[in-house]
Amino acid sequence: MSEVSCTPNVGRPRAFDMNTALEKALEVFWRKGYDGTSLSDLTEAMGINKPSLYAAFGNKEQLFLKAIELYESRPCSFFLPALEKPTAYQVAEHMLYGAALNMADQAHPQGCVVVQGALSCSEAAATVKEALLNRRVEGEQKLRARFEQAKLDGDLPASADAETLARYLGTVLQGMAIQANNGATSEQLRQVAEMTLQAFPR
Amino acid sequence: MSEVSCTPNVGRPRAFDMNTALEKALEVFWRKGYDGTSLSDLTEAMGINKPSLYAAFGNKEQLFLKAIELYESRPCSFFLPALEKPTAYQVAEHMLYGAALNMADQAHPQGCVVVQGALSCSEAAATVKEALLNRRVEGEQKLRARFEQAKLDGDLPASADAETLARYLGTVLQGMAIQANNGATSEQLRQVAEMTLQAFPR
DNA sequence: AGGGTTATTTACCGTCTAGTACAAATTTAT
DNA sequence: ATAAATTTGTACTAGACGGTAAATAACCCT
Repeated sequence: MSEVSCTPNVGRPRAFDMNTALEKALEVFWRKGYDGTSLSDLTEAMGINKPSLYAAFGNKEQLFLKAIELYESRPCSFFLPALEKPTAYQVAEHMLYGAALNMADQAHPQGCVVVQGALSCSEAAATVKEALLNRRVEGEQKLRARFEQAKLDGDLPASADAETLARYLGTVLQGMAIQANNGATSEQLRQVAEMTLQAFPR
Repeated sequence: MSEVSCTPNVGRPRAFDMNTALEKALEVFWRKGYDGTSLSDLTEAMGINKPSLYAAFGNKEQLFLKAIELYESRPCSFFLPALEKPTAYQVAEHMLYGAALNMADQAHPQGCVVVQGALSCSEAAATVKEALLNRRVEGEQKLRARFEQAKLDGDLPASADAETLARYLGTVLQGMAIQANNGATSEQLRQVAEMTLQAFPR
């Protein structure tokens, strides 16, 4: 049988932890964007040399994509948990308040790497730009599907437009990412969340 | 008396129009961001060589800042005109509908260069990043001042929170820039504008 | 102890980057 | 005509970029 472990038991063991190195890479990409991040930035932050980076993660592009995967699977991620709230209103509520808390959190760079990692960028970043764009669009599609379900469940009126509700919420969430970059605090974003919810049917 | 014209009447005349060249530069920066734009990208789009660019605009950073000035003074700019509408609600209305039309306009890159020109970027872009951040914050301050005035005018209730209203509007406007990058149409953004206005006191 | 395997280090590659020196070209003023 | 002023095109610089070759080091298994 073939062994599928990612840490083989032969050869010299890796001197660094891949996950913490990936966290460091994520932080740099988050702060500087894909184009603005150099390999020197990465190796310095990750505490490894270039050949180690390439052996472990492929290249800059693949490293970025893996960092984004990590980002979305982190325990402090709020998007997927919010989707599971029992009513559409509670989904919106948890998503907005979660974003308010998370995006201005000083424990990491402000905003959202999926929004600001490769928004306007060089041709060299085309692949990662598209990957991020897809994530944003898919997030909104998940919101929409959740609101369609809410209409079936009866906690949204049958007249509600799930697609527009999802896009409205997506717009505010993405706008909050910019606000956090502008220096807005969690409390200020919470107030925006509150206003946003006033337009939301309950 | 000293002549202050920018086109001196001695020496070889400039073979290109500075304003149209600046428009071309703006378009590239808008599409690729500051870090993602190379001097080759610029000279190619502007149809001039590097020494001409440096002689006319200083360097990459100064060229970017001049392109942003041009951007904000363009006739299709909607921000300042909307501020002059007679009531707070009409200000919000014109700003949101103007943004919906403008940001998804296929006649130029999608979104807003003030939002996406240098959001996450290298240290080399620190100056332009800060310049854009200041413009975003100042825009919101202008909105806030306009809403304070509206409270005095009586077209906003005295209980209204001008700062939060301005931040809410700013958040949606900046979110619309991301939405336009996501491929949202003007019609879809118009629907978001409509929802946004439902939370706005009138 | 030795062979196989993998990671690490150092040094390097070609290409692209922002920015410039310089000479030729084109204008106005005398 | 000629001098002064300015732009233009060509060619160049020094350094940073993403990425890699090759030798050495550290581990497991027999």
